[in-house]
Amino acid sequence: MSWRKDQGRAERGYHHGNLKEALLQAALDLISKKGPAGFTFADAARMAGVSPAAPYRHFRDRDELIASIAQRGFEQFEQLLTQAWDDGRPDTVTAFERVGKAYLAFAREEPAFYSAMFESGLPVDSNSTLMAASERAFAIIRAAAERLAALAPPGTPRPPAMMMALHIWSMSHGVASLFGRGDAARRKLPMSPEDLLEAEVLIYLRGLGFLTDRRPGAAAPADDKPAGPWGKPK
Amino acid sequence: MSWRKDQGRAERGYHHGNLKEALLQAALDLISKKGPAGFTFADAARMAGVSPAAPYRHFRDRDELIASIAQRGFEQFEQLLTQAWDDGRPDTVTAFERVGKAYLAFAREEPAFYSAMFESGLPVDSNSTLMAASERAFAIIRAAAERLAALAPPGTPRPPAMMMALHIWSMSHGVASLFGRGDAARRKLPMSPEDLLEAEVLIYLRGLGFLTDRRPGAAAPADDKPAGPWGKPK
DNA sequence: CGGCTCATGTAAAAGCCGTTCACATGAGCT
DNA sequence: AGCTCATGTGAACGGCTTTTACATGAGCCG
Repeated sequence: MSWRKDQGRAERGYHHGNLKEALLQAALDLISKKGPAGFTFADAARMAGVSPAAPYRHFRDRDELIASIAQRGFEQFEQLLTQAWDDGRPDTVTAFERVGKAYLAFAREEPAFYSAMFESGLPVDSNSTLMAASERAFAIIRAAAERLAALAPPGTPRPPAMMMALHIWSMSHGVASLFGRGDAARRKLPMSPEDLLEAEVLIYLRGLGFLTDRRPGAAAPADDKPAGPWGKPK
Repeated sequence: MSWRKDQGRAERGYHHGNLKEALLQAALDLISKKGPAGFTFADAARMAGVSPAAPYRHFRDRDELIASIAQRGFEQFEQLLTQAWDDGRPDTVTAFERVGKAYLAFAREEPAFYSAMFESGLPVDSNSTLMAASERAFAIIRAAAERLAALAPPGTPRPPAMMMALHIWSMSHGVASLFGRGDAARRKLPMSPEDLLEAEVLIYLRGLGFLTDRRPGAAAPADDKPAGPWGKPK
């Protein structure tokens, strides 16, 4: 993999042509390999085949590059969640669970994005467009919670959707950041992070009074002994 | 500008006397101010009034200093949780809630420790004594979960204590790291992180079948409409 | 086609940091 | 008193971030 711009096509001399994009891509590579702390501006420049000063034509400083990555991360995250939610199809609870899984999948498959978004230590509220992107992503969870809240069993108080959304988010982020990634902070778990989160969310939903038992033939779980949402640890 | 310890008291010459401790203290200060990434070895040395090379007599490198801080953090954390749990007094659920609050309090009041422990990006499993300290802290949560699981209402399946402990941990860590600290990643919340976590845990416990309504005169909540564990946002 | 301009690159340099090495100091023991 | 070893110093290397002055050449205008 030669970084040089002999990318199959014409030798591109003095000007790179698409340096900004190349830098973002390089940064993603580096962050996913060495964490957001280990990533260096100079390395990204080297990988893109330019001098260490070149990146400054495109980013005010190193933090702005990371912020750009976080920005993109939130956008992709929003897309992924939107897709997973699929407007609540085929049913609200199923879709909701799918969102949880998508959250974990994102954290695992895009560790660079995830750590830029949540673990880079950069002030989220400093950059207003970043903040907005983050809130658009959260809005998906919030909308899902809204739909779920509307399903509250009659006779029970309807839980505040915002609170539900925050709860779900904290569970997802907690599981993802403690147990989610390959080897960071790995502890021996009795189950996969996915199963852990699924059980957690199901128990939580049940605590709100939702009937979350969606197994075939479990239409009226009211009378039999409530089976736990945790299966046998597989 | 004399770097010497003209610290009010005796002129301490060539030898510092307690450099290791001074470095740890300085690092704590710096980390709490600028995050674990912003902290520099040289700064700590400067703050302790020694040359930049001196710290290497006490720590192999910068990472080892951070690991030492994380280690201490886990020890203090364990103490705090033990104290909060107080062996389940006056009753299991109350004590359990107190542990949750202690968790958040620690994250908020000792941000330097907390970020060294959970957000510094250092491999937890590289250092076995660090790993052990981390597990001793988790053991408190686990023990509390065990006691709670034993209280499962008769006739319901008893939830695995380990799973409960992991769930509680992920909720606490999620809330702490998303909403816990002063200005990092602050979002507008409808309630305090403490209340958010308390409601989350109570709903979760209810989902497991526990009667978590501990308000005076709420002895038999089985027949009245279940009041939500979320109060009015205060 | 010739020339202007400005975005985008480079080279060099300043200042910081982490880390190492040879050397200095002095605290504690014999 | 003298020895020794833990602990500190200073200088040096290489790398990173960031700034500055300068170079290049792509796109546009006449």
